[in-house]
Amino acid sequence: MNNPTVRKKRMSGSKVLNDFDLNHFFPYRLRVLDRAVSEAISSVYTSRFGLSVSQWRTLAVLGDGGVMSASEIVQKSSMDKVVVSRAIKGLQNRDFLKRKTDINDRRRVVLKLTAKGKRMFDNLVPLVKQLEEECLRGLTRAERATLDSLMERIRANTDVVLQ
Amino acid sequence: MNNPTVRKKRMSGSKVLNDFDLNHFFPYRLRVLDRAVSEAISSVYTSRFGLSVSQWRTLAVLGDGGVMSASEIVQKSSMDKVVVSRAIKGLQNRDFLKRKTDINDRRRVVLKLTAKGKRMFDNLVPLVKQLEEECLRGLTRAERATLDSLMERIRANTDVVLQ
DNA sequence: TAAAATTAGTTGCAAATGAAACTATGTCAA
DNA sequence: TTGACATAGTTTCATTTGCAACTAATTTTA
Repeated sequence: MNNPTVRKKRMSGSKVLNDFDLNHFFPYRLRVLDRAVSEAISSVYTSRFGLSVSQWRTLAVLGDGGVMSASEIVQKSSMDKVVVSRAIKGLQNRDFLKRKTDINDRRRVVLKLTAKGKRMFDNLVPLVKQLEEECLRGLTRAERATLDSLMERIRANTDVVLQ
Repeated sequence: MNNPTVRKKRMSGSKVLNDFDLNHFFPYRLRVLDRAVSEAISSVYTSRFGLSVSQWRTLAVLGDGGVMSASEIVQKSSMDKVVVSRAIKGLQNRDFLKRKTDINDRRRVVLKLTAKGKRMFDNLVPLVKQLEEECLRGLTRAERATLDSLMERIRANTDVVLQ
């Protein structure tokens, strides 16, 4: 990836130049990959079914008959609560889910996919998994496991960076 | 990562459920990691130097003594030309770069860091590389190379997915 | 060479985002 | 109890984003 030490280039004279190449900078490469994969996958539910990324994710978390509140979706999806709130509103407008105020805690709103929402989910899952597979095509099972583990180790490191 | 075949869960009765877990869905994991790393790195130039991500990248591409047009920056950074145009405007407002219309092709505007811009670049590069290193901490040289290669293979696959 | 097509870069606009403030409800401590 | 704090979720607002349309300059074509 990149040499830990800060490399410098010494010029013919005395000036020292920082040797920085954006294309070998991990955070940049990661974002480029994320954009590419995200674009490849989201095309299905965006153009063919008119769902936003956050709506798809909300649908995915509610999955099969899952009954949960908005804040549980926030927790499971790592999305912002505003984003989740609006995704729910959008899904409700299209009758993909129904809301019911929790009787025991009237601040909570419990969510559940409707039959229509479940059908959308059932249609979408195989398509989305197919595209995921196309992104990972050519990677062996072992390579996928390695990637998974490397990514998780880096993610854990970021917890430390951010105190 | 995820089994290529679409797995289904057979329930006690006869219903078949899609077995979908967002947390083991590669595009989702990738976005979570990107957010985490991006947050960890951008904190330096955002909060300490008031640069946006696109401004930092523009600075990084221009680097030491680089002289190029906006469209070359677009090409080297994979950013949208609108984003680059606005990043340039912001950097120019703070006297980090100067623009000069190309005499041979007066549509082109040639860009170059000022002394002040170069100082910012020189300050930033070691800090940013340090944070990159913290994200990758614990990964051996070989593991970094593996990660790099796996990421590039996936990125190349997305070209195919998008035709 | 005049019209058409291309290229560089900017601006307008509409959608997505998320921090902060807000409403409503619930819990805890004195 | 009741006043202070906590939690669930929504709304407001300011910022970021990027497509599309634009201006300006250049190149190609007929």
